[in-house]
Amino acid sequence: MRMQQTQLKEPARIPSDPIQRAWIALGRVSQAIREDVELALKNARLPDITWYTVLWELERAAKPTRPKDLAIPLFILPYQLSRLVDRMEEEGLVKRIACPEDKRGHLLEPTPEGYEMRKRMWTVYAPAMDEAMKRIGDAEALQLAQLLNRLGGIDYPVPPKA
Amino acid sequence: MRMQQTQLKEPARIPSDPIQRAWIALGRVSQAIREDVELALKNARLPDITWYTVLWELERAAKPTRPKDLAIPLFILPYQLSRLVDRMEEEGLVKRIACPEDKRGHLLEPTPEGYEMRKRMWTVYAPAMDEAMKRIGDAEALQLAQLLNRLGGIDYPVPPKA
DNA sequence: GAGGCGTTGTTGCGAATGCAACAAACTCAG
DNA sequence: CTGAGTTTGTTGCATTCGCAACAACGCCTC
Repeated sequence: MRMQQTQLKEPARIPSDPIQRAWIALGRVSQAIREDVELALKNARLPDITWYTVLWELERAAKPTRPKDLAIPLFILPYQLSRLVDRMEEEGLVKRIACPEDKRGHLLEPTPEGYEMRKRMWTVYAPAMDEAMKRIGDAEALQLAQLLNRLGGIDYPVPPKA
Repeated sequence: MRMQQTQLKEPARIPSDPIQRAWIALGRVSQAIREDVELALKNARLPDITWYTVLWELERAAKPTRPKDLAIPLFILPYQLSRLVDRMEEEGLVKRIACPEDKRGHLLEPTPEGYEMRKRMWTVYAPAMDEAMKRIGDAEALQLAQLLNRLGGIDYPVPPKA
């Protein structure tokens, strides 16, 4: 007698043509846009976007924050953050302060120079972003954001940048 | 007397909220999706997506191709491609052959192992891409591709992957 | 409070990266 | 032909990266 077996392995699906087109466009365009903005920052002798994001996340938190609580929203690995903070600390933009309730970790806080640097970066970052995205209007941008967030399984609205 | 001066510097625009949301979603989602697929390849002990793309581009060209003609569609810098080919050649996936009409360059061609490797990678790449993109349907994917291509200023249809 | 286990963060090391300098070949005006 | 200028591709070097190993602490059970 034949029984319906529990399907252990799905059939290996091949992406449809529209999916492939979306995949390719996503790769190419996100890279191009990102490079445009990074170049603008580099030309202004300013640090990487990552630095901005760290500073901004710390500023949003509005209180000293532990690395582990930053790594998640930043989408980066612990060891990446560790060395990132090393370099930012060397440049005097953040400082590690002792963490009272967990002696292995510490709390991260921007220095005054850190706050100022983020603001200075924004004066370059913002126009560069605007320029890089100028080919689409607000309505399209919103639609794009919604499609992307659905694709990424994000169903809460992501807070804007600054 | 006041004259209308030629506007040398545009007013530094701040991205609208929808633009910022699209920007953020683009960064986050493209990274997440890409990592999913790269992980699948890594778990299968297969090379990087970049390798796939080089092999695929060479296969599409259907004839030995010069590095400079590859670097553009691949969106990578000459020196990146140079070392990439070094490594692929070491692994026996492509070979550099002398270029008759320009002695400083050479022509790139996949080896038989190269063709086979691309095919093998596709058996992992394709399902991984499909899985990573499963949250959207074909109609949405098409819409997404169109929006992205408009954003990137690409107005020719990008050929699908394989 | 000792021992096992998960968490948090860092680091040594080999590989990869970006940048600027470079070599070699092509082009073309004079 | 000669020499200036461009194109094509590579490489030395310092920086950065990924991975796996590691130290240090917290937590929980006995």
